[in-house]
Amino acid sequence: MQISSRFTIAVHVITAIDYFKDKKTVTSNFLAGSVGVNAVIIRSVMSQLKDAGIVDISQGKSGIRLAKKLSDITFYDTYKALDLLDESGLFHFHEHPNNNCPVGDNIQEAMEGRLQSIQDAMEAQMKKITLADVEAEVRRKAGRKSYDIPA
Amino acid sequence: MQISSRFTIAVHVITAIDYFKDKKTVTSNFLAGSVGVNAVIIRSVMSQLKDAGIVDISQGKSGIRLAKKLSDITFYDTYKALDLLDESGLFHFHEHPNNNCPVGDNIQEAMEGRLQSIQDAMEAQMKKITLADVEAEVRRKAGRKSYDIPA
DNA sequence: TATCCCTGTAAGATGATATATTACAGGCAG
DNA sequence: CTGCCTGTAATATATCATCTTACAGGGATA
Repeated sequence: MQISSRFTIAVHVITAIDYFKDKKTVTSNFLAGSVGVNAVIIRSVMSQLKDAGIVDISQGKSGIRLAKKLSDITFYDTYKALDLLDESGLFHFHEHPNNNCPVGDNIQEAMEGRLQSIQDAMEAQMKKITLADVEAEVRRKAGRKSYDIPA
Repeated sequence: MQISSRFTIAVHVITAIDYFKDKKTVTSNFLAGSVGVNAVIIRSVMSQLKDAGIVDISQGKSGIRLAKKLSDITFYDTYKALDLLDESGLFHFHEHPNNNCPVGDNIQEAMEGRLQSIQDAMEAQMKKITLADVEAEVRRKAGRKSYDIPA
């Protein structure tokens, strides 16, 4: 099991929107070309990012813009925007423990808080990382080469 | 996406092996009844726990025993034993970023260490929780009721 | 205002993965 | 030696992620 690539796609897209904001009109087709997935996937991700107040999208020819500064967007914001976890949390519990057994009847409650603490630890670390951190590293690395799609 | 129920099944099983060790012969069929899944799933999980040195299994009629003290088995040990993550890690990266784009060419490297730090945070918390913690809570809760399968 | 590009979204195909289930060979305890 | 138990293969099923095509509708620009 892995966290869906929609998450890394979203990080890529947000970074690219900022990276190209003064050079190109950023559309879902352009982003699809950079990310290497179908434009429909990009639009679906963008729609969730819009609902979360991370990007501004207008129809017509104006392109996509960020609704916040990169330094105000964390990995956690992005991951929450995509709604990758339902309310049942990070861990999938087996569904039919036997309530006539003292272990089966109590194991779920005994694990719940502990599993939540693991998820909390993961999310706390996600809150520490901003998209500005990522873009800074991309610019640093990209500066050493030249590309068909210039910055 | 969620972490496979094999993990919570494994925690349940380890707890039950200890809980019933002096009262019953613990077999995969007995455990399947407590967990509420097919005995083949239990055997498959047990096989991985055996390889990891967490349980001892002998064929014939002797039943399954723990190879370590509960207080020496952490959530992390259990999760690692099940091999739930391959070497590519917790996050699924989109597979075809465009290397002719300065963002696409560098985004993966720019994210890698940061994603790893999130996985590390999660695993660090998993190392803090032992199966003895879980069993103690199960015993505390189970003490207040009586069951068809007594302890 | 008209045009054209772009977004929003439905619908279906495909492939991967998790879980369930049956079946049976082989080993060990009693 | 016998019967219970484990180990494992093979298959079925369901769910989910991702890809792809198609098209309706909206707005920016001229």
